[in-house]
Amino acid sequence: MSTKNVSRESILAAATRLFHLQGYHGTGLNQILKESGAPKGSLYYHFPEGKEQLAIEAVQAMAIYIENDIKTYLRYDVDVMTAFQEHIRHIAEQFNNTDELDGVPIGLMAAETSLISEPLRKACQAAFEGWELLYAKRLIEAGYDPASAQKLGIVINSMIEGAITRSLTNKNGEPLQLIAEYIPILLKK
Amino acid sequence: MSTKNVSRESILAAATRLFHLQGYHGTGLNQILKESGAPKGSLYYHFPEGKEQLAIEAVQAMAIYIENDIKTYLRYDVDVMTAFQEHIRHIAEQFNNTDELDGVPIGLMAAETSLISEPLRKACQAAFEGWELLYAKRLIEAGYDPASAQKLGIVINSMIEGAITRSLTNKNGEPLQLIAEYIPILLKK
DNA sequence: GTCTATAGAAAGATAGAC
DNA sequence: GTCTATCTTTCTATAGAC
Repeated sequence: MSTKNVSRESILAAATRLFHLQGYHGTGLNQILKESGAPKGSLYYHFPEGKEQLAIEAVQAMAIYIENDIKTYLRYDVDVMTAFQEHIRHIAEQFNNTDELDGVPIGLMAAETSLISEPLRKACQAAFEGWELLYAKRLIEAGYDPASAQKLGIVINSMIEGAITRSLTNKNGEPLQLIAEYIPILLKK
Repeated sequence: MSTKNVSRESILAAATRLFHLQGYHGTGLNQILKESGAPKGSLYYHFPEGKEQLAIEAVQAMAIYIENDIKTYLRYDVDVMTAFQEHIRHIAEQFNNTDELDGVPIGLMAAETSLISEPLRKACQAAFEGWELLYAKRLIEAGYDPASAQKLGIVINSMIEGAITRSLTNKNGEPLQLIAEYIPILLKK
């Protein structure tokens, strides 16, 4: 069981990194196997439904990774505006050392696959909604009414995903820094 | 010359539509040719540098299409907040009749290609900056100082691109409607 | 259970007839 | 200039040895 998990986990780790950087269609199974060091046969043993199953699990893995990041930054013992700003600036930092991109969220996968695979679309939707729920909870805790907090969660998540695309295109984190700068205006009661 | 243009334009029109809906890697040249009705030979006659050149021209065509849409909605004779809201709600409408998606901006292409093709990345960057310039100009005309207007242009563009991804995932335009709802808060002086 | 070899389809690109 | 036929590579997926 331990060897099985090592092989499976290494394939999933490589898939998670590559899918989110290069996209679903831009990443070949051969590349995932080469990076993970596993042979092709074991991919279809561990992921019998092939590429689609691997992508769904990669989205779920990325969802948990980002959820932990959100929980780290949105602690209840810091000011809510500062917390959101530091969360966003933490994402922005990745775009300055442009080679070591990692943990880029699922926007690319979501846009690519929403029209072609219902299971993948639902996995992306669940990831987005999970993050938005964490945002909303933190806002409610800070005194916003639940209806507004839910809306703001979706708005903030959309802003972040869009600014990531914009930062990728600019090859720097400035768009994300700008989003962080305007958080206080958006959250002003 | 007229026949040449007809063939070239029909290939470019199909490429523009398909690239922006399905992405760069998700769209094959065969599919573009099938939809345009042109044979494969003429693609490489009109676009000697192949798929990359076709994608660059498709991004530029989409940039102009969106620019005209922005100019239509951001007229100087309507209130600036209302103008931005109607511009965004016009995009949102497309996501309600989910089958006739058309004119979805370049976010997917930008995220897919920024790391693999410098010419394509620059084409996407130029498109984004063109739209942001129009946003900023309209804000300056409405009395915002130029520095704030430029920043807001980038923030608004990022919000729209992110909300499009989010709307694609939800299969409805609600995230875009929410962005429109929060425009007055963002633009409050 | 793990891995190699390969099938079968589709990708982008090109050569050359007309 | 326009089009057809084909090349090479790469893709996902599978069969079967061990």
